[in-house]
Formats: sequence, structure tokens, C-alpha cells
Amino acid sequence: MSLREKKKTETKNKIFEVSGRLFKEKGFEKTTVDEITKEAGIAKGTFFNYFPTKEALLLYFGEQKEELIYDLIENETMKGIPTKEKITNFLVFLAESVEKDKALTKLMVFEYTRYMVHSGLGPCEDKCRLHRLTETVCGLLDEGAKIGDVKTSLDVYKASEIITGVYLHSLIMWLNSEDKISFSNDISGKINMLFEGIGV
Amino acid sequence: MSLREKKKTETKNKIFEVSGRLFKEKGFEKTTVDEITKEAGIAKGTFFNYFPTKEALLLYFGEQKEELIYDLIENETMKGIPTKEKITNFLVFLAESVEKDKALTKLMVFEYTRYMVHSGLGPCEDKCRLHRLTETVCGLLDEGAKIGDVKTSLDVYKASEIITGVYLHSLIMWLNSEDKISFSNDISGKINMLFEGIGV
DNA sequence: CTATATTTATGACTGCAGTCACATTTGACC
DNA sequence: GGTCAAATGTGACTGCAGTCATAAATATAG
Repeated sequence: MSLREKKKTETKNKIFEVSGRLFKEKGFEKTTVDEITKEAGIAKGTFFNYFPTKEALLLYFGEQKEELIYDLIENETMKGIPTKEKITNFLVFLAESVEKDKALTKLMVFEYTRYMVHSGLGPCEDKCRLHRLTETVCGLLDEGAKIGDVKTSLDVYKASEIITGVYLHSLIMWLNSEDKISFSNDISGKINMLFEGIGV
Repeated sequence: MSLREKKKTETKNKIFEVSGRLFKEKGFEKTTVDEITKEAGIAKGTFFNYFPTKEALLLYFGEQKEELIYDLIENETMKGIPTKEKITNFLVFLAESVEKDKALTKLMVFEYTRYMVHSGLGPCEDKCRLHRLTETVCGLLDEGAKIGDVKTSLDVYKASEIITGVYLHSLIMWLNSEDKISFSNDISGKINMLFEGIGV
């Protein structure tokens, strides 16, 4: 790795580290780019060489976290249990990880929405986090279809989208609640109902 | 109505009208509050007497539209059809109304997210649009429970939340798609699956 | 009609995100 | 090491959302 690349990652990490601390101390809104750069010992313009906007930092936070989570999933003891449980475990795991920092999650969800809405991200491609979630669930359901854990006639992809939708809604409701709800409990109850169906 | 109240509504309508036009012409971002107020013939400060932020305008747009829709629902020919169809019709109707202006819908969804995330709206109360949707669906399912259209053991509220979640997810996917999907078709397919269930 | 209170309007001003023309550092090649 | 090109750093500057002290308009009371 060249000197240039070394300095680059160094600077990016410095920004990441300082801003993370400041956001925790005083919140996202009240932290200015000026402060971040001053504490990081760089000029204001430099910040924008690394992150196109202040909000882009939030996206970066989210990506970092997501990587950790999806990695962990692979290593879980998920072999040999019914598909319903597999999916429930997966989503509960996601939920629990998110439950740890509500304020940050709020900001990230918000920023993610902005990202989806504003020009960036042409069609719903790789970068789309919801899409990735759907794909993962889809994989689990596909396996389930082979073992006979789900209806053979099932449109697996559509079902995955439904599950993602339920996850998203629970997340938003939880973010917007006054902590009376447990996000992870809510999710697992709903997955159950999805497998049973609503109609008689 | 006093002179004061008359002038107030007049000014608010003027702002609403001018900003609507400008947003369509040049988009939300590129329209400045200065422009809006100049065209409306008022001072900049006045704008903020009516809307706390520029974005609050979007919320107002949404509210106006929503009123129209929910009113229409009441008057629909929804008597005597199965619960599944009632709910499908309702959501398809919502979807179709939203499909008419994708760009504006994007902005409104985005702004709604911001609204939920940033301080405003303590716990998820009346003002929460998703909550209102859930309540409406819940009403339909309750009726359905009486006629025996849904499982008697069903947790009706939870089911409504699931349906709302599916609606929201479809909406977002559609907003983020390159117009290959029909939002309203997508919804009706998923409601069907929800009634059938996923498991064997 | 005058005096006083309350509500609404005003626009110069502030603070901050984001830009840009220019300076500095790094890498590559001789 | 010297020379040039490309990448990165810099901070004064710009544009816009939002504020606030003050002015104007309207309501209320005597």
C-alpha cells in the first residue's frame, strides 16, 4: 500500500472516528462539519473529498454495521432447524442488533430513505439494503421449499418481499414508539402469522 | 370569519399554490423559499409563520391528498363483497392514486420519514399516516371476523400491521424501480398471499 | 374615535453545508 | 536528485434555510 493510500485511509478513519464520537456526544444535527474537521485536524474542504455530504457519513456507518451482521449470520448455528425458525432467528438477530442504538438507527433509516429518493441509486440494485434483505430471506425460503417447509406452489420471491415489508414496518413503528414495544418480539410474532395465513 | 382569518387562509393558499407550481417546474430542491415568497408577494419571514420549514410544505401536500382519498373510500361500493376484496380494493385505490405522480410521492414519503424521525410526533399518534392506514385496515378485518372471512383466532391488529407493512414496502420498491412494476398489481398479489399463508 | 393589546408581516442578519481556484504533497520516469 | 503529472489538501467564499427584533395591521375596550 502506497503512502498516498495509507494517508487516505488514515484520514477517512479519522473522520469516521471523530464524527462518531461527536454524534454520540451532541447528536447529528448539532455537530457541524467545521467541528469534525477541526477535531480531525484537517481542512473543511478535505471532508468533502471523502464524503459528498455530511449525511453520507450516516450511510457509511450503516454499511460498516451491516457487514458485521451479515457475516455473523453465516456462522450461526442455523443448520437443521425448520425454515420458519431460521427466518425468525435471522430477523430477530437483525432486530436485536438495531435495538442497541435507537437514535443512530433513526438517523440511518432516515438517511437511507433520502438516499433512495434522491437521484442516487438508479434502479433498485445491489446497494439497496432492503433488496439485500429480501435476497437473503429468499435464499432461506428456497431451501425451505426443497425440504417441504413451505407451500410448493409458493411464489418464493413475493413471499420474501412480504417478509421484508413486515420487517421494515415493524422497524419504523418501533423507531417511532416510546419504547413500549420490543421490536424483536414483534417481528417474531408476525413471521408466525405469515406462515399461518390470515384467511380461514 | 374575521378579516384576520380570511387573510391568513388567503396567504396560506397563496403559498401552497405558488410552491406547488414551482416544485413542478423546477423540482423541490431547486426551488428556494425566496422565490416562493417573491412570487407570492410576501416577505420571507412570513413563509415561516405558516410552515416551520420548507419541507413542511410537502407534509401539507400529503395531508391534502390524503383527505380526498379517505373520503372517497367511504363512498365506494364496498358493500357485500368478501373482506379480502375489500382490503385489496382499498389498497389498490390508494396505490393508484399515488401512482399518478411518482416524483411528488417520493418527496412526500421522504419528508414523512424525516417527520417521523426528527423529534416531531411524540409517540405514534393520530398524525402518523401509517397508523391511520393500519386502523382502517383493522376496521375492515374486524368486520371480516364477524362474517367469518378470516380466522377466528386471528390477532386482527397484528394482521393489519402486516398488511400496512406490505403496502409500505411495495410502495418503496415501486418508488425505487424503473417503472417496470405496477404498484397496484404488486399489492393485490401480495394481499392474496397473505390470506393464503406461506407455510404448508 | 382613541388607546392598548394581540396577532401577523418584514427583511437584514446568522449559521452552516457545500464549492472552487489555488497550494501542497506524492508518485513516476529519466 | 530533478521534472512533470496526478492526486489530495486548503480555506475564503457562496447560497440558502431559518431567526429575530421591530413595524404594521387588526381586534378589543372604554
